[in-house]
Amino acid sequence: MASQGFSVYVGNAPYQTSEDEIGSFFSNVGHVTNVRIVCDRETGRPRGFAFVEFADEAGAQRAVNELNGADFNGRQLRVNLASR
DNA sequence: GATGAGCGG
Repeated sequence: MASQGFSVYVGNAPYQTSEDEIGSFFSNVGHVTNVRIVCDRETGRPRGFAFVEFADEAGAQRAVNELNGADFNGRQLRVNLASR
């Protein structure tokens, strides 16, 4: 089961991080097609996590295997397969 | 001018 797409959940990221920074960081393990930082719709504040979309599933899983727990801007990055 | 949950429209 688990028909998860090529989206990867990125958590524990610094609030001052931009999509370009994340895209460049995840582009090292695969081809990033889109990067989306999740913000609260009601308050407009960043929730502290983002989503990275890959062109291939291999890149997504590679990101989880390589960038999960990696040090990003002084914070340990959390990478996992997205549920959506 | 400020936050820490963790899955977005």
